[in-house]
Amino acid sequence: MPELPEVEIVRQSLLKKIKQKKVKNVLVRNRNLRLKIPLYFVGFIKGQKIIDVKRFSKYIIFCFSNFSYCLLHLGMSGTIHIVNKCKKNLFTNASFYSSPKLPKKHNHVEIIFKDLKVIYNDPRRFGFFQIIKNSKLLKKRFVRLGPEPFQSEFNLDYIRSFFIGKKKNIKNFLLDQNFVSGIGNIYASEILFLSKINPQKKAHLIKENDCKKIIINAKKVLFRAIKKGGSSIRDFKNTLGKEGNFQKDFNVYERNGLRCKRFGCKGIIQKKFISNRSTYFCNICQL
DNA sequence: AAGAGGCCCTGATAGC
DNA sequence: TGCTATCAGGGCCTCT
Repeated sequence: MPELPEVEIVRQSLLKKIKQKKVKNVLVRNRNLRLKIPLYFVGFIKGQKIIDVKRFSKYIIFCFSNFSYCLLHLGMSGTIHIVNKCKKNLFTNASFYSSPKLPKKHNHVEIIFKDLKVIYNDPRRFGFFQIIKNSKLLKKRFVRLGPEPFQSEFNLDYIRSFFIGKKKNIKNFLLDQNFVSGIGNIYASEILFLSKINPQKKAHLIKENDCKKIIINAKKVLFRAIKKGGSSIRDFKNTLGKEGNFQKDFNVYERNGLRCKRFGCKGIIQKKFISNRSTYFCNICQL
C-alpha cells in the first residue's frame, strides 16, 4: 500500500486526533509483525503523552513526552483506523467504539486513548512498530536512508555523483531507499513517465537534463498525491476508512494496453517486470 | 562492492 | 464448488 504520500495522509490525521493525548492502554493481539513486538512494548508506551506525530520517508514517528519515540512502518498492507468512543454504548462492552466497516481480522495492535483508539490492521504483517529510546538513536536509525525528494539534499550534484559508474537501471534506483527515500513502485513509474525516461535506462547513462527532470517530477508526483489523499488500489484507506483519489490520475500504473495520456502521443502503455516488480511506461515517449 | 534474487505473509483473482 | 497458481503498493538478507 503505502508510499510517502499515503503515509503522510495517515500521519496528518493521527496528529490531528491524538496530539497532546495520553495513552491509556495498549492492546497487542499479535506480536508477530515483521519485527516481533517486544514484551516491554505495552509498558513502555502506556501512560506516555503524544507530543507530536512526525514522518520520515515511509515511517510514522510517534513522539512521546519523555523524548522517546515509536516508529511505525505500514509495510505492504498496513492500515490505521481511528475509532471514536461511542457514548451511547458506554455500558455495553460489545460496541464500545463506533466502527463503520472496521475489518475484524488482523487488528494486531490497538492504542487506546480516553476518547478514541488507534487500530493497526495488517493482513500480510510486513509492517512493524519499533521503540526508539532517544533522539540520538532515532537519527542513527535513519542514517543509511537517502533524502526525501522534498529535501534540498536531493539535488543535481547528489544525483550525478551517485550515478557515476552505476549500471543499475533508473527504476531500481528510484526504489532504492538508500538513494532516495519515500518513493515506491507506483510513484517510480509515474515519475519516470513525466520525465520521459525509460525505466530500464542505466543510471550512469542518464544526462544532466534528465536528472533535473527527476528532481522536479519526483516532488510533483508526491505532492499531487498527498493533495489528493493518496492512492487507493486494492487496500489503502485513510484512518476513517475512506479511499484516496490519486489513482484516478495515474498516467501509467496499471494502465498497460491503454493509450498514452500525453497530448499528441500515440503510444501504448507497456507492462514489464523489472527485478520482479511490475513497471509501466509508454513505448513511444519513454524511449 | 554492486546488483540480482529470494523471502517474509495473507488475500484477491484467474483458470481449470 | 474447490482446487492451484500468480500477483500485490516494502525492505532486508544472502549470494555471486
